[in-house]
Amino acid sequence: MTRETLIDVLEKIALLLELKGENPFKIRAYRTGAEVVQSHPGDIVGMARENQLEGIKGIGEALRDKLHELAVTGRLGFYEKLRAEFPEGLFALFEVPGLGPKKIAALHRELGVGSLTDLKRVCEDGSAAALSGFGEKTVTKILEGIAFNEQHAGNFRSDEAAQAAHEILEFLRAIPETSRAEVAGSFRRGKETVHDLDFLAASRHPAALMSVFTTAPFVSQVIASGDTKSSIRLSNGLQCDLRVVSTAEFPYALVYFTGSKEHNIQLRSRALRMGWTLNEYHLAPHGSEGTPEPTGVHDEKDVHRALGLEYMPPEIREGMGEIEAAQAGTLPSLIAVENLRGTFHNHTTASDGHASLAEMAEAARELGLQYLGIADHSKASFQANGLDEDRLRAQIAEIRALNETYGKDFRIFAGSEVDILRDGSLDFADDLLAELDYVVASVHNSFTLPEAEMTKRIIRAIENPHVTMLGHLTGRLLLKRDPYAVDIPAVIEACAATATIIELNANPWRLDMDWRWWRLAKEKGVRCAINPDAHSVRGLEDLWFGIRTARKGWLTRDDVINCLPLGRIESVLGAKRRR
DNA sequence: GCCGTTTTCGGCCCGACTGTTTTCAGTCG
Repeated sequence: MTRETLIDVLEKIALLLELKGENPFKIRAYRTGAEVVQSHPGDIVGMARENQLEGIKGIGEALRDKLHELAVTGRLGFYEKLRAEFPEGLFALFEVPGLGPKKIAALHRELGVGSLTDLKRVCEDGSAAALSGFGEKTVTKILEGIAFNEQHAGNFRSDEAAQAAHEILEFLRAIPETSRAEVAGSFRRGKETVHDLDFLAASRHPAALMSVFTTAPFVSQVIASGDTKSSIRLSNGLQCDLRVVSTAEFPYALVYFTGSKEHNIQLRSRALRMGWTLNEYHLAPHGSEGTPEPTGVHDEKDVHRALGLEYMPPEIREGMGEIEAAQAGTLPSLIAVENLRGTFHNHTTASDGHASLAEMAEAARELGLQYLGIADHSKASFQANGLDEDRLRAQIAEIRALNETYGKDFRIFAGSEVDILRDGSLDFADDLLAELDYVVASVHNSFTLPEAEMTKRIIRAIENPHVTMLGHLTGRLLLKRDPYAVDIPAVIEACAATATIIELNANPWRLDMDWRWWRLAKEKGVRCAINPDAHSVRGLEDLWFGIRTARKGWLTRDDVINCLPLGRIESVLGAKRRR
């Protein structure tokens, strides 16, 4: 039993209760319960098993009993009974944008829709449009939603893949026949989404290694199985490939399977110009007049060096100028997680977070950070329990008081994630913003504005001298919601002109601003703040995804303000106001 | 189903947007 299973069951119960038209507050209780399980810092599965969940806010008697039953027996009678009332395929319909419980229930009740295939059929044959509450536009929207999902089918966010990647890597390394093992592919390059996981191992007994891999407990399906290459599927659908090579081949294979394709093509043509041919096994003389094979190649650094290049970290291997820079010796020294001294944009129970101010601060200290920025939602974000002026002022006072209890080695900064309203004005007046240590401005509504209007709206917010940084620039939710239309270069330009910092939102659903834009931002002199947008103690760990994304954007510690220590960060936060 | 300095019942998240309606229902944040 895993934490993920507990969360999944609670969320599915919520969906099923919605289909039944249950009391919305009961449904919300299950959702809240799922969030609490998700964000609880302790061993929640063990606690459920031992029936020690009493006292956790949001988990009452009913959920406590259900989680206990689930953790002990691996099953839940209540859930199984509920599930038997609807076809399994209905769950997939909730993933279609624009479809909610009421419409799904109507489709099921009136037309017997029980799967995506059924849904598509009734949309195309006109029967859906004839239902009460449905029309041509609804059907069009549903079909567009299905197409969106199909386009992203088989893709996973990096956080969905991360746990499997680490577990399987540990598993491979623990096999006695394994001499080396790494995860390669787009996951290693730190891409925001991945299609599969590529593992590479070195072994003198590849067949033995393969047989252990294909019969491992995490395998739900074996797709292909050979002596040096196998593919399996995990229960969540993620495909994992394992290649086994010799120890001598390992560095070349790791370069090859890490990619990207564009990077490899450039690397191979460079090798050709130097008299070699490069593939996943070796760097060999090309033709009869080729250069002799290099010796002493034990890892990727050696391969790069043999090609006359500085070492290129996996994140920048996208064929976007890294080879030229590696040749010229001008590669940036990429930021590392150890460089972080603090972080901004985090939530507490004052708005929609799950941990108190003091708990978040304690967690930040345990991570070794010197400061933590709190930026709860503003009042326009009703759904997130946004703070009004009075509550924000009370929170500022609470933060100032809490700071009195810390030594010189830790501090909480009082901020706000203030909503950028439809017209580009802010949800709080300037005099209140002036009381804060910093301000994150974010868009949370009216996503469908035309690009020009959205760009104007955001730039107007940026021009406010109290707006320290711009939150999640495009509002995207990876594989779920497209970014809204906005002219990113124009926003970067405006940030440069006004000394506004751009957030790299490290939440793995967002990773926004996208890594592809950071080199432009850096060139314009715009600085970055890596923010986890944490809604719980555990959420602070998302900083790891932000670091990977920053590295993909070629950022160094000098480009990211939260690498500055306490004592130097304050002047950066106040710089724009002083201009 | 959860919660409690309005405390064991009766509240609990409000508003924008869209599309289907002609005054509202559903979805989303």
